[in-house]
Amino acid sequence: MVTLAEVARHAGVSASTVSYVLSGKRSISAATRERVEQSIRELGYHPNAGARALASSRSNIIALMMPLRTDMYVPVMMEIALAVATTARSHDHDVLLLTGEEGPAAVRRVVGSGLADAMILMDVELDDARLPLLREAGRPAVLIGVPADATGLTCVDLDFTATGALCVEHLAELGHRDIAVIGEAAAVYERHTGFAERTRDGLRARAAELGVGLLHRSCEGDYAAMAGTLSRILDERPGTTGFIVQNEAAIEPLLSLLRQLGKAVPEDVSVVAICPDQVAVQASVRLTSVAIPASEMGRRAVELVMDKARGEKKDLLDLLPPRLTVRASSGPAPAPR
Amino acid sequence: MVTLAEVARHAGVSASTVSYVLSGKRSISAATRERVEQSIRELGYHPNAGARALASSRSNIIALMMPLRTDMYVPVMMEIALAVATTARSHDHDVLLLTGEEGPAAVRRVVGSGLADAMILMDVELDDARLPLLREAGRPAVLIGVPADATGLTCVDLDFTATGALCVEHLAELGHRDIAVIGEAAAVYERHTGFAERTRDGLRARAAELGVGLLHRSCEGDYAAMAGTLSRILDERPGTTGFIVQNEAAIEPLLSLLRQLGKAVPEDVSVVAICPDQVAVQASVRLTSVAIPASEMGRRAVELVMDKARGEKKDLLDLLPPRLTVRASSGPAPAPR
DNA sequence: CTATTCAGTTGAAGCGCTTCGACAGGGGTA
DNA sequence: TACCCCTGTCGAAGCGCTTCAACTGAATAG
Repeated sequence: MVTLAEVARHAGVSASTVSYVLSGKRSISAATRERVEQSIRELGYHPNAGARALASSRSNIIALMMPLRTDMYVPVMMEIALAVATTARSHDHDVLLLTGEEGPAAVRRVVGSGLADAMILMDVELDDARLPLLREAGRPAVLIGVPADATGLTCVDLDFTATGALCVEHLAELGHRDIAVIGEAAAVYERHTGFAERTRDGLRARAAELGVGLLHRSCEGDYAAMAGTLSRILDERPGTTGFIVQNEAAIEPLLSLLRQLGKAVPEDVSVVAICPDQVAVQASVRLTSVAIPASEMGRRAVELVMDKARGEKKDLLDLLPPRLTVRASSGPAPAPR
Repeated sequence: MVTLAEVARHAGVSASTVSYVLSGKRSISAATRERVEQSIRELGYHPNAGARALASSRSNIIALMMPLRTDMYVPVMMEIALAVATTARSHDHDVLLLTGEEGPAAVRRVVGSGLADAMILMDVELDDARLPLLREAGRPAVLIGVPADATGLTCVDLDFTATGALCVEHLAELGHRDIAVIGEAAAVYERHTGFAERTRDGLRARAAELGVGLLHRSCEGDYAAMAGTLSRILDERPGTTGFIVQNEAAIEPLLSLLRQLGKAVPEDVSVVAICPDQVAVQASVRLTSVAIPASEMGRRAVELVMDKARGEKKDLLDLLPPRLTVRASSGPAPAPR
């Protein structure tokens, strides 16, 4: 392996000069810089990551903690992870992939060993066990998702409360008076995942304000579960004409079942989904939807965490406003019989 | 930050003794070990990753190169990544997440800087630009997927050729004489992704051997594309009674379209999928399928790469044998009219 | 013409760990 | 009893980089 010392010798300068050329922390004459850069290229030099980390006590690595579970939002998680990785690279950082498996201990380990300079946590629960550790660690950190108590922490997320409200508004404006919500699997609510509860709150609050009926049901992602949930909803509220779906896996089953029941979309019932645009476009009916801006969230998380690493300390809540795109699955409510 | 020297002082031993307690590379008396471990716990010591990497020239990090594209197999990729991360942890390693974006340069960078001790590459193409670099780098590496020329490299993958053959066999045994294959999106074949081509080869070879008709069509994952592809298939081969699907996104659209055409599954047509078991079980018809053992692949990749890092040099091709699970979507071919 | 400044460069001191060679002392062997 | 070996421990030499203080010479100010 080529070392900095060899580059220095090759270029006829001292090691520190090479280091300053690399870091740009001191002014270097154009001639010297050129010579050093030439040597670096010729020798194929790459600075040794460990030595660099030891000397500077910065690793240029961001840790990304992903959920271990895969019971929801797999494409969203993936898109966020890829966005985090590419954005991190554009800041000359790499990404360390941690899973939820290790739990809070992972935070301690990564912080204690100086493996990563900063952390991004996904799948944050309302009362997340990792948060106390994170606060006391004093490392730059950003959460994707919003816990119950976000003081001292920076969070990025879609504004799910507003998202819920927006979905209800859209259907209400179209004249729908009875709306059913197909939510995430029950387990998601049981572990108090922030986004799921916030969406539900937003839905309920707006529905109450607008005086429309709202039935919220959790639902597993398989066809059979969707069939059961749907028939129970229609038993309880036969006049339901609007559906809001926040469960990617349930979308196709729902559309398929509605078709079988002879309910045309959007003539008889309207469907609004909360999902990535790609999913909405690829569904068997092009879905009116509120997009989950996964890439944007990943990108923002990295930008924010880099800002914090640079010392700009702003503990803020970065809630992305929801955008609803009208496609082919929503229309005016049918005239009441 | 607590350092090893502080632990040594606290325990009343030398720094090297602490180091040997940690690494187990020299014998240490039970009493001393106990005392040192006690000090480590009391002080909350974590070895500094950079210093360790510098001194030992091993980073205890495995780099995982993921595809940047998300036009296929997102859940599979995710599952592999999570399996890699958790298995790596059980070997006391961490995972660095790289995207395809940087391309071959990423290999050079990671190897050159000593950031990672080993690499795992996903989404390997038949003639992958990263492979020459990998070979000359001389780092332990494992590919998930099989390139055209695998000499000097270790690969893990499902045996897709056998998978194709197995699907055809199953349908042929049930009496189907005309089989259509719904493949991945055209782009996947255009960039010569190994698994897609191998599957096609396996399908064709076995079909020829068994004397059954086989029509292979690439297909995008959306409903409209699937509708077009299906109608073209049925135009060309109206007698088609067996479908093999290797495109997760196309599964539900296909089932939904068959339903609309009044073709009952499995009475009129049989469907065999190549997909993770979870997808097969959650579909609107429980699908007969060949599983893509994503977790197993991720796990194996890590085990193999760790073996290589330990010096056991075996350049092998670890092809997992396909397993076909019969579920509710395949049955005897209907009697010819 | 000397004093001051400043851009450009350097030497040296670590950063916290691993690992090698050395050594003390307690067994076993001859 | 003298020798060797083995176990357990230690001191010291780096690993390759960053960064600080210090120095040089040229440019500027007084």
